[in-house]
Amino acid sequence: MPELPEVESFRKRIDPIALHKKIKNITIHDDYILKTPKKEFRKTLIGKKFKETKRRGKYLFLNFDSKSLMLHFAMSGNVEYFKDLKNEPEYSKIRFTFENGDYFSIISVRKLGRVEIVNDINKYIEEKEIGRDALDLDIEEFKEIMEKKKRSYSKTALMDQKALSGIGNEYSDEILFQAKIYPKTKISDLNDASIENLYDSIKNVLKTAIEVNVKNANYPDNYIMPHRDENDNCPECGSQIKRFEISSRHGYYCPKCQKK
DNA sequence: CGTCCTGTTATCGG
DNA sequence: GCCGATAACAGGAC
Repeated sequence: MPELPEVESFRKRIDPIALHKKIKNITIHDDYILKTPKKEFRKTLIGKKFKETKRRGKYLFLNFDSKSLMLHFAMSGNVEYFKDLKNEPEYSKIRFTFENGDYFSIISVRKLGRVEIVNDINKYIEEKEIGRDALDLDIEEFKEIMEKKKRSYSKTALMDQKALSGIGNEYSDEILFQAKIYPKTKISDLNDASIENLYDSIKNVLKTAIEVNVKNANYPDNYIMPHRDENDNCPECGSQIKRFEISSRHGYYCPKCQKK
């Protein structure tokens, strides 16, 4: 589930918990998602302090020394902080103990996800071809990126992590709903005004979603996300929501508000 | 029991 | 090379 807004809210939660505290111990319950060898992982991190967090798309980096701990949550990841070992969450895969006795766990319900030590963030981003962060690009950069994706469906272009990173299945539905674009409209069929409108929707939806996540609040009333169901209705016009398939993933849209 | 869902990656055909 | 479709991965929720 974690897309850019969730990962950003993880980051905001991690900052006051995990930064500037000496790592006393690391307990690895399950190393399936750990891509750095266990021994090396513990040896590299124990005794260190995280000094800052950085995010690019759905990737989160906790920097220490000149290196980073990279977390990718895939579909079921989370992070949690606790003071009493009895409160260690279910599916905690890797647990950090800080010198002050606080704990911090990386949680993954399924075995999808990725945790590893990265020597050079920029090199990693290049190797993995992680696109520009969806919240960290200006309109001109966005237009250039969309020009390269012009033969794609709008929804597919938004979800292409190599084009721009951070947007997944659910938020792409919301962004297209707010922009009033039919998801299978090709990017090349959007005029300049529509592209600019799409850009504004990306920013607005992601920023709103970050606030919603951080405050644990509800989405605005005019959002389609809580209505992603064929038996539900459009919050704007009341039409029945439609479900469709795209690259073996399901999306939802309003057939009246998002015309072909 | 089967189906669904999520993100990424690989593979195939156009 | 780009694009879309599909499957694989995993397992909880229903």
